[in-house]
Amino acid sequence: MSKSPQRRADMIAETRGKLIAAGRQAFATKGYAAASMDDLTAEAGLTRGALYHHFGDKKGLLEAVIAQIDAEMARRLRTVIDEADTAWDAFIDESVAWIEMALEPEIQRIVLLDGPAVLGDPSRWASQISCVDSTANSLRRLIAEGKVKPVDPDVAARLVNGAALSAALWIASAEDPRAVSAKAIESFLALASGLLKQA
Amino acid sequence: MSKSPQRRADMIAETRGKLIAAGRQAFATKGYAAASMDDLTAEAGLTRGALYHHFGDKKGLLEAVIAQIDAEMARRLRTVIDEADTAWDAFIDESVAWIEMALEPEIQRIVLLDGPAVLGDPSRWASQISCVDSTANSLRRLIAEGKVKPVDPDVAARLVNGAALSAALWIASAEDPRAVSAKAIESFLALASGLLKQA
DNA sequence: ATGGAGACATACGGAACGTATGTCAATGTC
DNA sequence: GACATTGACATACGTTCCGTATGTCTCCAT
Repeated sequence: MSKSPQRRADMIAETRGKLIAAGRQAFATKGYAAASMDDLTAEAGLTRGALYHHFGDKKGLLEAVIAQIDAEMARRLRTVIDEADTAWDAFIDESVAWIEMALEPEIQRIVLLDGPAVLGDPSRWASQISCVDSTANSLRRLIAEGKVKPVDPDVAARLVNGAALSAALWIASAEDPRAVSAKAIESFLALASGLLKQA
Repeated sequence: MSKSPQRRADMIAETRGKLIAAGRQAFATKGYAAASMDDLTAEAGLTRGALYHHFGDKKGLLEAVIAQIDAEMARRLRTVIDEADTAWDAFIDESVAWIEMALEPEIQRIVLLDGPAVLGDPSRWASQISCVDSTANSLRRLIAEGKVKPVDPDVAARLVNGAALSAALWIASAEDPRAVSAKAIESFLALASGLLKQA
């Protein structure tokens, strides 16, 4: 009994989805290096054959997982931006939201720690870590409005994200994350104000 | 024929030194994961037995390598600080020097990419990544002098270093590192000025 | 001189990755 | 409607590599 082409495509997508989900789970909990492909494929009810067929190798699966997480992050950041009143507020709110997202173990472990170590610098990734892009866009608008010093928006966005990442790592390993988080955001706001034309 | 105790201690230190040097070389060129302990110990004219005896495991060797690099970085940063005229200059010069050091492939690969992925957040490292400490000290002095906003110096130092790291990664993967480097430092100075009480 | 500890080398087991090969269903072709 | 082909997986295999367990030899203490 044959299935419709559409149904078949769905099954393939489902297989890919299950592998990505299993990989995401394994990478998040054990870390990339310690995650066994035999284990995670079995978790998805498949074998390594399926994984190598769809993703080429272990790094390929990591790329796919990161692309998925990155898309989710971009969507969440988008809503934060849309709700802000001014362009500056959007920039700040987005950055703070980014710090908070970087506290989530899954994002921290996979995207922020293992990702760069295994795949190299994020700016070279296929899934062009879209969060930095949106920060850069916010900055571009602010520079056009004359509120922010005429710096290179892409570079500045990277710096801002780097600072936020560092803050997140610090917070995550702190005794009292909530208390440290407040201090980190305070420092971050001070730093960010340096981009303004007048303080 | 017996050797003096001093001579013996020297030989042990030499063995450790050769292993650290070989590990440093291998980690820098191949990355931590791809570096084979059989290969790098053979490169040092030894076997894995020596390595496990002195460093416990592969992570132990990485820690030792990072500690060595970190010490070198701290020494280099110290001279930069000592040559600065004001406390603010010291802070800025040190940060710029840090960005430039983060461009060196060895430092970038071992300390900035593999280190956090394998050993976790640097603030938890045994060798307490001393660069951040000295940045924090600079900030502490500046806050005491009233030049810098009363933020938490440790957190702010982390943010600043994170921004610098991100800049370095960006620069390193750029087409024209020298040109991008200038832009990055410009943006960095803008950001850092946000810490000043009056801009 | 003799027992013990430290500094290494060697041998072994096991896990994990990537590849090569096989199977089965679906699709296109004559 | 038979048949070759392609894609989606599963299975089997070889290799690499890590960590440990064991052995040896030198040096020091008593």
